[in-house]
Amino acid sequence: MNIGDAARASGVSAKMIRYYESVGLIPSATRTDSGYRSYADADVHRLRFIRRSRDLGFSVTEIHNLLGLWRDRSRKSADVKRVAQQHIADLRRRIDDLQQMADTLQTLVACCAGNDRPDCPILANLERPGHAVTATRKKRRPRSPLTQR
Amino acid sequence: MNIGDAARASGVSAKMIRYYESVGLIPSATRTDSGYRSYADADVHRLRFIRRSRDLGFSVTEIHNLLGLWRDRSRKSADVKRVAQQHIADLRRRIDDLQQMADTLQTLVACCAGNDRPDCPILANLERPGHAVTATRKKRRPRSPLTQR
DNA sequence: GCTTGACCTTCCAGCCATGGAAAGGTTTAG
DNA sequence: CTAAACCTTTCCATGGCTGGAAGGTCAAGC
Repeated sequence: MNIGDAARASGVSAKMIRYYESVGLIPSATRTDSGYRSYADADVHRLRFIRRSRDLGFSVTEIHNLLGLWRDRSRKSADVKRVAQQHIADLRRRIDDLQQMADTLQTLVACCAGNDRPDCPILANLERPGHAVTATRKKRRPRSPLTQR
Repeated sequence: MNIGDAARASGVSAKMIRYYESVGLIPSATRTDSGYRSYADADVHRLRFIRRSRDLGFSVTEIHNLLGLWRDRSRKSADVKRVAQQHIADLRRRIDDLQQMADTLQTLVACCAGNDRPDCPILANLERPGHAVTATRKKRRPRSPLTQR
């Protein structure tokens, strides 16, 4: 199985497979006599694991840990859970940051006439951040349905 | 006013001021005889505008547009509003992506015993994405209080 | 004057995960 | 035999910074 086949089968581009190999996320592939990388089903399996992890936003470093736990038959599920929870916390921080930006901008947009006149509260706020809009204390977003326990 | 003073006064690091100059976001600063960059209050004012825009997540390209509108006394507020609205849409896309990751992970975490045993639904899902968890239809998050009109 | 330390200058490299292109070798079908 | 579809390595670019190295400038204190 050449790299292109492994790429199609796993959903990881050939480029990224080579990259993952170069940074040590996956072991060096065996080579044919002519130097082509050769892959087996187990390799594709691992690549799919990586792909799915990336889709869930894990960094290469985190995936490295996850792969270690995956391979370790005597792992403790608590270790996996901790990695996942830390990642969730990270995602939530990023969500909160973006949400605060969006909220502030939404407030400003709502105040902007959006017509042919030059007066614009959005520019005014960028120029000199107003107190009311900026200083809103950080409100917790309501938990989304899926995250409720 | 040297670059360090401008940095302190604006909240933009000296490094970034040079960077913004190099990419054409701000005009080249005037120089002293010895080659030091020299800044006036108007420059600091502009840097603060940039800082605030970055804090709201605008890209350098978008800030370039915003600065143009800011300078243009005959701008239409509708133009500013459109830029802001597009940016809000972008923020919301990113939030939704992250939120979906967090939701999926939260579901998995909730299913994981988190004990000394190796069985782990999180790893199981990474290995072979389960249908129930992955295929949840995209649910709209409720609007946060600030974004309600 | 001379030293010291806080400035300033430019240039270069790295981060992260990825895409692209160049320049060449290999394999396979027709 | 040839064409096209592979594969290989290497370098470059992205965005928005941060850091460092090597060197010039300036102000205060001796």
